[in-house]
Amino acid sequence: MSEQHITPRAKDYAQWYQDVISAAQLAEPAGVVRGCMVVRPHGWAIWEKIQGELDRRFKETGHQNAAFPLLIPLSFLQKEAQHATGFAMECAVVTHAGLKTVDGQIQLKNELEEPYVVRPTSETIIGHFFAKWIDSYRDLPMLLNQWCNVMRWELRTRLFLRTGEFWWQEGHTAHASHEEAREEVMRMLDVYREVYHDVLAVPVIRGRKSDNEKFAGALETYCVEAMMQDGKSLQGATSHDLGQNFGKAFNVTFQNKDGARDFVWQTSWGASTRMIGALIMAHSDDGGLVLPPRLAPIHVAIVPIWKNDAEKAQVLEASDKLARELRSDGLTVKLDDRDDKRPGEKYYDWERKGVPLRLEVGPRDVASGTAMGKSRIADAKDKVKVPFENVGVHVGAILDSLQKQLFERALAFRAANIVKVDSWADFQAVFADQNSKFVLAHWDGTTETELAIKEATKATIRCIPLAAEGFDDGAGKCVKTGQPSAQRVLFAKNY
RNA sequence: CGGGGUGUGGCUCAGCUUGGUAGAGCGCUUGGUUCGGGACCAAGAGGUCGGAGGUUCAAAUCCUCUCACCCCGACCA
Repeated sequence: MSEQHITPRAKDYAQWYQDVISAAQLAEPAGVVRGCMVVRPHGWAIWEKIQGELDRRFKETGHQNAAFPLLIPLSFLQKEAQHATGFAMECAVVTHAGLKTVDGQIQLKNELEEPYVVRPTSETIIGHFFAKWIDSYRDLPMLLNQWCNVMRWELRTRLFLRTGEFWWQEGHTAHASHEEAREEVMRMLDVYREVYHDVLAVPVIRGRKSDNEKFAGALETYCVEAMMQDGKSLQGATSHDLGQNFGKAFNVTFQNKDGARDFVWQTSWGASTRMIGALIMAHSDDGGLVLPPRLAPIHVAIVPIWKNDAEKAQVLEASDKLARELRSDGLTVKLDDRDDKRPGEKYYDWERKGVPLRLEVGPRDVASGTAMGKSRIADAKDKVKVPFENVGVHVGAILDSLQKQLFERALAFRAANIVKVDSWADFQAVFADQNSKFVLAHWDGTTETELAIKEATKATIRCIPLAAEGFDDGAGKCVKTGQPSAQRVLFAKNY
């Protein structure tokens, strides 16, 4: 429980991000394993909450969980050309089995005939099994999901945002028609959007990736993009229309009603522990982590206040009763009865861990039958009285309100930092120095222009927003080349 | 992987230029006083200075290599 200084956002945003993670004890660099992280209990508890919310929705939409091998035969990677080149540089490879001791030194023993790749994603090995399991249109759709860890040998890592190993889910489905597969792609994109909006309280923009940004091996990639507090964008989840690319590569065929054979149409979709990074950078402040109630491992921290043994007995009894009542309402409550810390330090302690609501219970409160409540994002001077009577109802209302406030605050921030830009000079001005906003601008649709814009400003096309996002205001001219453009696309610097 | 920076008790760092028996603050342990926004006093524990090799009578300090982390870039969820 060391005292932890958090660098203010305005001073050094990147340092602030790391300080928040450290102060809340979410994770730390493994140190002994390049680029990998250790997710500490408080961080993993948040991930478990996210998993629960996603998993329930996956099952509601007809998917089943399964598990596939961590190791993938090297030859599998080679079967889909784009996929292979896309992941080649990031693969960790297992080349040996067994160890031997020579002169007291441990050495590798048996070289494998065919090396294995530690999965960077599982399209290939799942494709192999789809081929085995799918024969008829009656076997379709096949709707699977896997919760697992994957490894990508990244050159530059940042906790949660990009690490060598990370935890995620990858959905893999096979369908009888392209139309059906496309429906699946959009359905799962909307599941991600719902979880971001209703659970993480982070507004996202749904869209399609440009050819340059799409997944290696996909026909099209869709994504949700979220704005962080520095105006940069973070890709929150992806949903891929794989077409028949993997079906052809792994010979996944089925016989249709007319007796003809065809390749299946596949999708894959994923979201990772990176969501925790999005959560941090969307809501947290200079006081540390801010968690939306629906993801908080601890909803309420009760801090009892006493001066002597008689008061201690009294306030602990009242606090304990409160805790029990709140727990019976399904809330997770921490009664902080540590006697080696004074109340003030406990306040900071729970605040930097992101606990949504603190209840203070002292002799005065016991006498009045109310606790002093402070929501995580309220000013210290804006504490509210929370009656002991029906405390669950009052606390529930405060938490619901906080959940809503966080979403609205994030939405308002995004609205204030999203701009339509029509001149190249204005475009460059927005992205000058380290600055970023969400810029809706016209683009001529070529990779060449996209790369030229990136070269000049470091901003990239985050997505081509779906019409449903309401940003489309008709055709125009490319902000860089003046060539015709059908619709505005979303530019930003990104994580 | 290219450029820059940093590695010294759990944490933040001083000491290195000019080699000579490892320091501070915080945290931790014990006891006491405290307790409504980061308490105080006293007594303790804890480090072969990231690792390996070299120079030297002697290395945290000088040299070489290596590993890790951070920042910028390229790559990427």
